[in-house]
Amino acid sequence: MHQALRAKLEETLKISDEDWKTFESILYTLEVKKADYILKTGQICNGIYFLREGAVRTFYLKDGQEINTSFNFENDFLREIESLANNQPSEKYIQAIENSKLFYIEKSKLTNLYQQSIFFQELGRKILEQLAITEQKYSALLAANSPKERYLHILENKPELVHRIPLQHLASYLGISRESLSRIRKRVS
Amino acid sequence: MHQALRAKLEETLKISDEDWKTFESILYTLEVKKADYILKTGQICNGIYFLREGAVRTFYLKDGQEINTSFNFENDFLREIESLANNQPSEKYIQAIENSKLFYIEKSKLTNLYQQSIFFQELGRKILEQLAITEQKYSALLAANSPKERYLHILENKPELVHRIPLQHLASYLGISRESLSRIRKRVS
DNA sequence: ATCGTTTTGTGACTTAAGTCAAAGGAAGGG
DNA sequence: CCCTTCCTTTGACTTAAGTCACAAAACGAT
Repeated sequence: MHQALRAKLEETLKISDEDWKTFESILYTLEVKKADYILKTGQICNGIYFLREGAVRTFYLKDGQEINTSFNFENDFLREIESLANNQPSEKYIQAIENSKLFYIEKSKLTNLYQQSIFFQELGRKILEQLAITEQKYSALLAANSPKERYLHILENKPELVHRIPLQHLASYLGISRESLSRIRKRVS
Repeated sequence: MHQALRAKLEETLKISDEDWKTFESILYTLEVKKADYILKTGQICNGIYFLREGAVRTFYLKDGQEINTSFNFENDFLREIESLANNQPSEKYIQAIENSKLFYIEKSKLTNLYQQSIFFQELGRKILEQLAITEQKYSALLAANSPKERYLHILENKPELVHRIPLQHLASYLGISRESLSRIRKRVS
């Protein structure tokens, strides 16, 4: 039943049956409906999620405007890293864009794993490396490209975003106004 | 002599005298002159650096244009994370902006530390958490602000960038053309 | 100091994207 | 199936920033 998660972990590091059993034992399951919040501003993010099915977005408010900072789909890990790592209230919301099924891994249990075994430490470290790389690529996209180029880049490299994420949300993610993105999309097609 | 580095590590996690001795023993020292390269495109980043003195920039070429992705100063760690983590040729250059003194920590030695002790694993993980957070803040700056706002934000929050980094380099970091940043700066002052 | 190189500033012009406002369309609930 | 709500599109207008070309200033080495 949790095979997809195991496969995901093993993209990073081969896991023994024993470690896997330990890991499996700390998973909680939860389901949320479209538009439900998984995390809200002010809450402390107390664990990480693994998205089994569905899609979610992470956003914050700037002058009353929603700014989307990431989108996640099936088989993604997800967390509000700043809140989680620094134990501070989240400035961001995590909201389901589609009905979604998740695993939840509580921070204290994760910490236990880290204490118990160097394997989990290494796994955690490597997953964070990839997160940092992902974030770097995202900044590079924003810093070095025009709005139109950004859209084309996403269309080429992350078409799922274009197909599953409402235009208005994609717009703020790409640092473009709704209206402009709508026009760019039209011009391009 | 290495007190600044120890202090830096201890911002993250208290280190025992014994662990510190181990850590100290794997440090190499190097010095580079302004304009020297610490890493070039095509090379594999084979370790991490700790910048004791000076300033460096990380950039890549896009259509012959230099795009700066980060700046580092004394007491910063620095590495090309994508190359380091994935063992692939770097797409980026790391170049000294000022004469600089560094420690170099070779990847294989770092890996040894990780194998030996859960402490170093945890330290590594926490440093990566902060890297990911830094990268997120940088993307947020780019995605949700106008060029002028970006400049003002940096002026307010990272004035050292404005004072120590040539305008042309800062411009690409902020996703602005040289000329526009020059005019923004004039308007603002 | 002086020359050469690099960096920054200015001018003139173009244009893509932002803004505001309103209208169409799509989707979901009852 | 209708109605409401949400999302996307379009129009008209404004403007900040990009681009190109060149001048001025700062910097470094000899």
